[in-house]
Amino acid sequence: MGYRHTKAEILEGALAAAFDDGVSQLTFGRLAKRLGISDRVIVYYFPTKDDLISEVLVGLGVELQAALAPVFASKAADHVEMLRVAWPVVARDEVDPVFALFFEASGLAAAGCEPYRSLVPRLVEGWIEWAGDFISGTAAHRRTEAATMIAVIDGLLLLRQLAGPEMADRAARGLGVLGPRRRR
Amino acid sequence: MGYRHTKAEILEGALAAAFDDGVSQLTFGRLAKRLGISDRVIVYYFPTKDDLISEVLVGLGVELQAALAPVFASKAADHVEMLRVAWPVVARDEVDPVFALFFEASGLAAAGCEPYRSLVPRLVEGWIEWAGDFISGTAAHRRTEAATMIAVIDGLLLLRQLAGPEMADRAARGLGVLGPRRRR
DNA sequence: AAGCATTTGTAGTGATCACTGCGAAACCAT
DNA sequence: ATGGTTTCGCAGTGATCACTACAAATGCTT
Repeated sequence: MGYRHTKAEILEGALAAAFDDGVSQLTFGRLAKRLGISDRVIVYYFPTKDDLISEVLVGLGVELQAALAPVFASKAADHVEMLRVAWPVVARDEVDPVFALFFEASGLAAAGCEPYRSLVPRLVEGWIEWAGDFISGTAAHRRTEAATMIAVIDGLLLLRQLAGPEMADRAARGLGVLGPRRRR
Repeated sequence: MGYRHTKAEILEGALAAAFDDGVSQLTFGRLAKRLGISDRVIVYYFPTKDDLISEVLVGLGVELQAALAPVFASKAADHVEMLRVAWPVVARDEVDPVFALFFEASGLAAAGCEPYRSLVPRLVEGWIEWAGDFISGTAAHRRTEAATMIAVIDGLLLLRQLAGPEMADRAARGLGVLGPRRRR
């Protein structure tokens, strides 16, 4: 019988636990109980809680970028064009939990709670840079348009979380993100 | 010497503590130490922690609506017109802490943490209804436009919290919220 | 198989969490 | 001033927090 617990396994379990209860409810004790192991094992791989949370959030972003990269394959002109292709991808029930965790982390960052305060702005900066690569134009233009797209997507997704998918879709249509008003 | 601690005083202290550390860091013990009283006094007025948090969030919204009502005095046609008047009011350093707390609560709500999960959607619904009263048109139109405005404002303010005011202003300009692109 | 680094369990650290029992102090009405 | 209600402090509840000391178990290398 080899070593039973790898870092990847524990991180996967931490992701699942975060989806269930939120990152802020992620504790060594709870995660250990969930995985049926001693919390000492978790601490061995993630010396501090900040390490655990950081890796959870970074892993979340990697997953999401992998899902979005295909639809961003061709260069867009501006944030409107990008929003039109991105919205159908992110506004789905299967994707919602990922953004729920991002909103949780973002809110805690805004409130000044560590480690989110130090971590999330760097992640967001990375997102802006990453999205800017799929936009054509000058560096400044790409950066601004990417940030604009992210702002609108975040706003719509937050509305989706708090007021439901129908309301979010209506707002998206009003912003010209969801295509022309279609008759039903 | 009369009773020294009123409910309003404690709530005010709770607000201040939340601004400093976030609602999620608000505890009976910390608030008591901050106010120099026994935590028993706080529990007397706010039997459970949920009560305390609820009142903090509700009070926050009342303050903000009072600040926004004057600029929304006249009926707007749609979310764009409303955004143009609202953005200069909310995108200020003095207002940021209020929204930081709302984002914190919203994120925790999205992550499924009580009492935020039960509380925040109701607050958001109230905001949509409240903002809709300043828009002309049919009930459905007002509701949709109000939700759209809130989504865009939230997205821009979240960007402001995480990427800084300059980036948020550039995004706002790109969305036509901050007036025509002005030469400098 | 021997030696050594890596991995894991048991048990426990002090701190803090939300919350309580109880009695005393402060206030009000009479 | 007396009785009753409201307000409040002291001390403590068990639970959980992040984290640690220590040693045994395990695996790799030789």
